[in-house]
Amino acid sequence: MVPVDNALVLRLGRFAPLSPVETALLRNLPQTARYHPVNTQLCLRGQVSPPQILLAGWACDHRTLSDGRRQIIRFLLPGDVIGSLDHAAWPQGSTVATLTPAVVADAGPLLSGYGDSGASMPGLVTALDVMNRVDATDLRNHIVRLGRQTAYERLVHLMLEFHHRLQAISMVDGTSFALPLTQEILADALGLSVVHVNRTLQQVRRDGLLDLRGGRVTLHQITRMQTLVDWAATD
Amino acid sequence: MVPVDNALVLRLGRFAPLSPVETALLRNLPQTARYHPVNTQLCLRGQVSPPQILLAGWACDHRTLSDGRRQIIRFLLPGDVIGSLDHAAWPQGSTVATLTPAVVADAGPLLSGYGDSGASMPGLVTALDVMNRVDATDLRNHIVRLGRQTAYERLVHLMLEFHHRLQAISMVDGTSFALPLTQEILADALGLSVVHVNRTLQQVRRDGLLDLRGGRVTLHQITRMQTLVDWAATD
DNA sequence: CGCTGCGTTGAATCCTATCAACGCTCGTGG
DNA sequence: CCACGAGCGTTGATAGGATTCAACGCAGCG
Repeated sequence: MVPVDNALVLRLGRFAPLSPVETALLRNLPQTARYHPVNTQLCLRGQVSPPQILLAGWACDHRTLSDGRRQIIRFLLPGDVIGSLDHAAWPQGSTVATLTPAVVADAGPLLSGYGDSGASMPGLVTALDVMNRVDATDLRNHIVRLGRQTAYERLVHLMLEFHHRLQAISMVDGTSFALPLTQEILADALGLSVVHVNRTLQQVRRDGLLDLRGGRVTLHQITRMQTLVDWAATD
Repeated sequence: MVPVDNALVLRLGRFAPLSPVETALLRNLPQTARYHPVNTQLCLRGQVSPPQILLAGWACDHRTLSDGRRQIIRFLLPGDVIGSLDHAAWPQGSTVATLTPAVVADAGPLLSGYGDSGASMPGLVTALDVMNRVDATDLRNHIVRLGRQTAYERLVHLMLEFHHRLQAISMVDGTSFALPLTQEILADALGLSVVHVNRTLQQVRRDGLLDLRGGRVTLHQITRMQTLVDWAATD
């Protein structure tokens, strides 16, 4: 069985070669791991908080308007940074909450890599920089989804993103993966109503593109999905 | 007259105190400045490119789908970084083009601040980190706009963002500022059609919230605008 | 057994897009 | 100097995608 802490090693390893010392540092992170139940606030917008890493489970960065409308800004998967990862003593820009039971570790040790200007841990430093870029790219993709794609396209595009991100951390089994999200959560991410997510989901199923039921997604025609939504992964 | 290169000094200065050496470094950036006409590509998604800073003019990070639909992901104002600002030799995640004639400088000198782990230029290093966070927050706000706000709210919210960002670089005159954007550009940013932007604009004018005409915006009821769209600035 | 969370369905409504056309301003060329 | 075209803003009519409201089924659970 793959140890749960490996998501971060897997992700970062794809961005830059990591020395044994660096890998060891990452493997030691779980020593500070803490468990959190569903619906736990991990980070609050406007508050200064220490850097953390999600080691297991799903979480999301979201925002709720005063009248109740909610928008999920980004899904956090194992290996993702919670909030911002730097030394600046500045308020966080995001509010993060768990969507499933989750394991979170202190990311402080990662910052130690910057101690001597990255000379001792060059791989880790560049890997973190690249991870930042890639994460920002996901945010941009989300903007395009919400701004210019139809409900149908948004759904398909999001499933491709999940597939792509989960694959990087070995959480994809062939062409299918676990998706522990309710339709309401998907709606809040896609900027749609629950009812419409439900109907769109049925149509996608009917079209044979993919299947989503019982907490598991299976992609049947990845290539067709990709051309349909103008998929363009950079990494 | 305020020299054009000061936008960056003004922005960064709000995030951390800058030493005379650091300020001087920023003031010297224009030495490498280059002029670009409207509609120039400054940076291309998927390509490795050197770090640059926008010193004057407007630009945008955008993406065009294969069928022509276009989404503006982020507007770049004087003092903003074009693409990503780090040492990683990794493809850019964004495509940036000028919306007006623009002046751009090489941002390489900024990275030199990291040379000795930020010991010599601590203010610059943290200021850049904070700027990163703030920029990411703007991206998140855009997601909320597109996902959960109506056309009316999106327009008002965007105008508040412009006001806020321009104020930080002294480009606001009291309650009004120059906005060199066509309605089509606004539409591509707000995820709307040009026609609907036009109509929404008229309604906002009729309601007396703000005025936008002839390349200039005047906000008449900022407080009411803010409560209306659930405005929540962090910085 | 009744309750709660989640998925599903139907009908009516509304917001926004699309299509098409017109006016205006400005710069260019005859 | 005026005609012409391009770019931008504006308007009307129509269509369509997504929301809202309401209700029902079903599984898990105390």
